Parts: sequence; C-alpha cells; structure tokens
Amino acid sequence: MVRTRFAPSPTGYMHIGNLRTALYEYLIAKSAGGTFILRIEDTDKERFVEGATDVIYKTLQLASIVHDEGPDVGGDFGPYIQSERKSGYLDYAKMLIEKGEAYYCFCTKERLTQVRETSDQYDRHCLSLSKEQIEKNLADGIPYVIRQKMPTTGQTTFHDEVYGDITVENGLLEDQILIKSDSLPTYNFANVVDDHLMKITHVVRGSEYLSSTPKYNLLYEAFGWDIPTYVHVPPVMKSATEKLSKRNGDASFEDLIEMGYLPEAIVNYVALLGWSPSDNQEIFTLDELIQAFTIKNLSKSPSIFDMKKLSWMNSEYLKKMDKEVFYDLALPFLQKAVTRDVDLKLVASYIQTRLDRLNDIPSLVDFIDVLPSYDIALYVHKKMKTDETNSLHCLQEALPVLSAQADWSEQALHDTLMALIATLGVKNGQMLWPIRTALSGRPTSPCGAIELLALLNKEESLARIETGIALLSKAE
RNA sequence: GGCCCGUUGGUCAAGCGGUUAAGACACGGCCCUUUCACGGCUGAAACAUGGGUUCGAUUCCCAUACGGGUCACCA
Repeated sequence: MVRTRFAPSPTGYMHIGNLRTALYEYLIAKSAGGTFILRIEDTDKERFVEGATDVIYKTLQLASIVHDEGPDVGGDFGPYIQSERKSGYLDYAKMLIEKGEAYYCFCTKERLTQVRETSDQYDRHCLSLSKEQIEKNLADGIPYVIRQKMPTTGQTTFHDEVYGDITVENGLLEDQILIKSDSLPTYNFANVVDDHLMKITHVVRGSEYLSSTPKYNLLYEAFGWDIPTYVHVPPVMKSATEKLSKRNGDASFEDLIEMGYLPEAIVNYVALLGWSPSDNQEIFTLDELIQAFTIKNLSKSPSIFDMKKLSWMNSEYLKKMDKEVFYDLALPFLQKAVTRDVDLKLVASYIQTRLDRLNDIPSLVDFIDVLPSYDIALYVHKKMKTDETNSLHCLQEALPVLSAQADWSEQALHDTLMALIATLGVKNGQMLWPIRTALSGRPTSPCGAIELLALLNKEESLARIETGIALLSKAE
C-alpha cells in the first residue's frame, strides 16, 4: 500500500514548486491506489504564521488535490500537526540515547560559535560526558539538546528514484540535533519519526534535501526502521539561476488564480514542468494524470516556469469549456467593462476562443460601452485595400442605407450590406473594414462588422459611423 | 571552499550505442477568414567543452566549464 504525504510548514505562502510537489505526491499515491496525507510541520514557533494552514487547505482544495488523511479530515495516524505530537519525539530521541545512537549536549551557543571558528563540525564535546555529569546537568536544569551520533568512518549510500544511487563519506556528517533546547524536534527528526509512524512509503521532496538524506538513512538505521523510497524532485525556477520564490515576489498559486488562470490549467501545466508522459499528450485532466503518471518520467534538472505556455494552456481550457460554463465564469468580467444593454451571452461566445485569461476580458470588450478615440490610420489596411479616402466614401454610402434599415438582425444587415457592396462594385473588405473600425475604434475586435452592428443597437451604430465620417472628413 | 546534483533549440521536453535528434510554447511565413484570434500548412532554431571506451557516441567513463543545492537549536 503506497502512502505519501505533503508536509508543508505553514508560512502563509504556497509557491508553485510546493504545489507541484504536492501534486506529484498525490499522483504517486493515486496512481498506485494509495493514500495521500497532509501533515503540517510547525515545529518552528518563530516562523509560525496565523492562518497559514488555511492557505494550504484552500490551495489543495482549489487544485483538487484532496488528501485522505490530515488535520481537518482526520485519519488513523493522527494528530497530523507536528506541534500536537510533541511529547512523542522526545521519547524516541531518548530511545536512541539508550541505544547509544544519540547523546545529550549541553553546549552553549557561545561555545558552538567558538568551535565553528576552527572546525566546520561540532567537536563532540558532550559525547565524552560521564553518566554522572549528565545526570547532574539534567538535575540542575541545564538546557540541553539531543544529538545524533554519526559514524566517523565509512560511507553511506542511498537510492533515489530519480537521481539514482548517491554515496557520501560519513565523516562529513555532523552530529545533527534531534531535539532542540525548547524540547521540540528539529524538522529532520520529526520527519523521520512521523514518516515512520504514519507508514509513509514514498518520501517525496525537493532536491535541496538530497544532501541531508544520508543523515535520514542513518537515523532510520539507528532505529532499525525500514528506509522509505526516496523521490527527490528538482526545483521550479524563475530563470536559469533563480528559484521561484516569495522573496522575489513571484506568483503563488493564489496569485495565478487571481490573474485569471484556471486551477485545472495551472495543475496541468505544473505537472508537465518536470514530468513528461510517454506519449505527446499535453492536456490532461487530473484523472488522466493519475493514469499516466510514472516516477521514472520525472526529470532530474530544474525547469523554468514559463508564463506564456501557461497562458496557452489556459486558453486551451477556456476554448474547450462548455459555453454555458464559460459564460458564467466570464459574466462578472463582462459586467465590469460593459454596462450598455447588449447580449452578453453573444459577446461571451465571441471572446471564448480568443482569450488567454479571464482577466483579459475587460480590455477586449470595453469598446462596447465607449467608443475609444482612435487614429484614422486604422482605416488604412493593405490587405483590405482600404485607405482614408475610400473608407470615407464607403461609410458615407453605408450611412443612409443603414439609417433606412428597419430589420436590425444580423441576417438582414448582412443582406443589405452585401447588396450595397454589389451596387458600389467595391470589395467586401473595403466596406466591412471601415465599418468594423468605425464601430470598434480598435485595430482588432472580437467579431466582424456585421456582428458589431447587430450587437450595438441601430442608434449607437449610426452615431459611431457618423463619428468616423467626421474624423475622416476633417483629414481630407 | 568541501561535498552532492544538474547541463538536448529562447522555454518545456522526447531520446536510453546506429534516428533525417520527436512534440509543445514562443517566434517568422503562407492559407482560411470582413479584422484580430481560432484552425490548417510551413520555416528558422539544440545535444556545454575536451579527452577516452567502442566499428560507431546526444546516449557509457573521466576531466573542464557553467549553473544549482548543501554544509543551522530553519524547514
């Protein structure tokens, strides 16, 4: 039975790399029919941020990465918040002391900084303390930490599913602290104990933990516990040399949502940053990801987050979306930009295929409310064979005909204009391009001249065409 | 600095000793279209460098370069 866990520390910010790690953990579990667990690692009191756990719940929920066990949903291996498991860690550390694998250390911080000036490792000063001295120190209430006793010779080799076998010299490993002087466990220690107690089979985490993994192994061995399968994943980068981070002000998952990206699109994109399927599929539902996911297709090297490709993927999701669903999503954005009485459902159908993000909607449709001031150079279009002069002419011809038009339906407008075009002997574009321009005041619009006429009402259409005529006449 | 890891087009990436070195994003061109977009077609663009091993290296080994990580009573 595969069991994975996502073990964030609540800092109030869920960056993309974190999200991806959670996703991979989820996928590894689910692709094997296993269990995905959420555990909150809050052993650092100083870094605790109020409400940060909620950010984690919210993000996972939005991303549809649902945990089977966790602080909010419970489970057989709780509590799932480390600060609530506190007493247990000390007992386990003492177990190690009895086995001779760990020892009390009473060194002061001052002494430690002094030691570090001449050595890059702790000098094991307290390892040689006699039993009596230790008892006395303890009885006197002298603050202590508990350190793991590392072997000084030999090597430790561990296996990682993505990086392969990695070997390090034991002599390089410091006697790391297991229990801090506040009696709380360090992250590394709490991790090992909890992963074992929660029966975690696959430890999935960022590659920055690769260097400390030998220490983990030694800890498992000291306890006589089974070593889990390690899966280290490379970081998500902002550029070749910078990681994506809060410090750099880079977008978090929540920020991306706020920018108008769909959670499914973000999850899909992020899955492909560092993992690839055996075929060339790119658009995946979460279920399809579960089906397709394999650890062996995980990449070793860092990947740069590309907003452009995310945008593309988001537009793919938008395009595939059911019309009604899209309309519901788009409506608030449409209403933000358009107050005129037009068929917003129709507008939504025009913009659905030409949109990267929902937030781009207002700038696409705000011309409907107010005709922007524009340069008459917009009337010049080489391919349409239009210039200021023939544009003016066509608009002048169209104005009376449209004024006389009673049926303002798209079909009727189409027939009328086509008849006019035939009468005048001009090309379609020479009539339609100027009208489109006069109505939108923009180089591009979500639809063509006829759709625009029908969309805006007769009065407004005629007024805009008159504005166009006036502008062009002035230039003559 | 020691140790560990990484390096295929601008970006994401496939590749697992013999390939015309896939595909996607972005970019250019063409077609379609009343604009833009969508869609279709198409173009340019890559194995960090140097040594080995081998009949043959992008693939294996070793150096070098560059980049990253790690060396805490932080996670």
